Amino acid sequence: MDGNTSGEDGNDIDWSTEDELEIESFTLSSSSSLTVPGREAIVGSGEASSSQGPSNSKVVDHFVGMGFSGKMVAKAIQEHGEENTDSILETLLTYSALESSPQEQQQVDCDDQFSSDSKASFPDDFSDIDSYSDNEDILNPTSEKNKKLLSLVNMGYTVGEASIAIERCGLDSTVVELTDFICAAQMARAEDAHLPLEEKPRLNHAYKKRKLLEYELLKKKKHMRLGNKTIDEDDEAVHLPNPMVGFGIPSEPCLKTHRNLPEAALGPPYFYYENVALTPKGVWSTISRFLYDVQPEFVDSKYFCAAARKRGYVHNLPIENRFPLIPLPPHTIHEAFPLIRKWWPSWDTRTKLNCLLTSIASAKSTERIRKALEDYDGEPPLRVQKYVLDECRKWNLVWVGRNKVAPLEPDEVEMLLGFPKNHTRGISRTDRYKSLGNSFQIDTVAYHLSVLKDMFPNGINLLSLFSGIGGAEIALHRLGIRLKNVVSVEISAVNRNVVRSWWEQTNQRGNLYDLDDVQQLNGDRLEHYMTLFGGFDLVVGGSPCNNLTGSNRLHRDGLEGKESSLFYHYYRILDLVRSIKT
DNA sequence: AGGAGGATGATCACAACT
DNA sequence: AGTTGTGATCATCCTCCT
Repeated sequence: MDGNTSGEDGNDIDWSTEDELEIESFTLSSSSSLTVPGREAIVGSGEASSSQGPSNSKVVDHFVGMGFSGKMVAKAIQEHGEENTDSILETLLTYSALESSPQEQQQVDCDDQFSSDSKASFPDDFSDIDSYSDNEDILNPTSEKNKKLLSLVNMGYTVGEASIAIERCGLDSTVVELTDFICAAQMARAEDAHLPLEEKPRLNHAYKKRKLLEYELLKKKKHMRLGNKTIDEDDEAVHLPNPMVGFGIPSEPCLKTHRNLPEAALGPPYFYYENVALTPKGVWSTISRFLYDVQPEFVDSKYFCAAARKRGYVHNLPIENRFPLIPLPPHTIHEAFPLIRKWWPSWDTRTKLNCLLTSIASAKSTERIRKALEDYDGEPPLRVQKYVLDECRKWNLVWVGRNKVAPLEPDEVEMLLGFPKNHTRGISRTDRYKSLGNSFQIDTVAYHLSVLKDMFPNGINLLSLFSGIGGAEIALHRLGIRLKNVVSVEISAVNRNVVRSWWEQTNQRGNLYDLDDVQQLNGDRLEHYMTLFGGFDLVVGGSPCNNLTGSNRLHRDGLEGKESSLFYHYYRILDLVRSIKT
């Protein structure tokens, strides 16, 4: 309500200040100078560095372009000869590892960038950058780290990029994960490079990038625990609505009937992006900024079914004349599971389940609950009630016998989420919980997508990224919207099989193309599909939330986390689809 | 090899309180 | 205005077992 006008002014307070420009240049220069000694050669643009090369040899240019200093390249070529590029590379990597003293290098960077500012009071150890402590790793050119570096460089990335990626993603990450990380960073940079050329009526890319970097820096600051003074709160924190009903729910459809979308966001093609609502700070404002500044619609699926599911949806769909799927699903626990009423104690006042997660309670924890309860004949003391209720809420337990609680069965989860019964049958129990926990709530998504039915009476062409077990496809199918052509991208073969099997069971007449990796979906392939059937009408995607959710104890790294950074591929692909004319 | 089971806090917003 | 408490959360990693 109050957000649609005031949110804008709140945003553009300080992003053009010198602080931010410094932040930007800090991040960029540190990223390219971490492992490259000849700093002055690469601080400038790529053209500048290559023009400084000592010779006009192609090989020299090639390596200088990667970020090595001309002097080093010349020396390496002298050692190995121009044709032996692999050895040259190996040598260059070794040189840069040996010569650079990362601690000092960073010190210099920090001093450079922050000295004239009040923020110079920040300590000089940016702790998440300086994990260079394993000296063997650096000194040994055949170490795991250098092997990864080498393969990344061979793929065409600069040493600086590769090195940062390994730092940030960890040495254990696969090359695919590393390239993914680099790709996201490259996109942010590429946007700036293209800015003056493209006069598209779009958002300001440099602005977006700065915001992204600012968000990263904020995370670092938080890590450092400065103690005396709390960091300035960012005014741009996305405010979650209470009640969380988005632009309206079936029972209260008239809360809001119209919204003004930014011009750059107008469809077609339409897009629909989903992720968890409760993320670390700054994530949703970043997502929104990338997706054409569209305000997210935060909805809790407890208004659609018997389980909560707080999610944010960024989409450019109309919001008038939505309608829900019929029949309406059960809205309370008792409606959903009539048989458990018999065992449900009066002091358990839950009417809705909490969010359905990807794993379930252990048998031991339900056993502990049984033990705690069986000492009492009637109502247990408040202390015990609280313990039991806390556990039940935490693990979504339901009463299945006297003093006995149990987690939901997979088919019960399917029902709550709006999937056909036994949709995921045939895969392992663990996988069923995992896939279901990661998927859409069908009734919620269908309500939002329902406006497409009248707009596309002959059906739609759908691009579904991070499809999972096909939530979007099923929502559209249940709405009676024909699926003409579906390009579905999902990394998990198990999930792809679930979708393929559903596709066949429901006698779909259209075509399903399933791909496994969003990172391989490039402009050429997209263009191929789009010319094949004339463009996409809708691009749906719910990118991984692994690094955003509070359930993740170990790697809640925000949008730059290993999996969650795949969001940038949603943006990349969506932007491609919107720019390719068919 | 692969599945099942179990143990493992942290972050954030909001409410309630001093 | 600052502090404390409370509730909620599309998870990961290790070990054991078949």
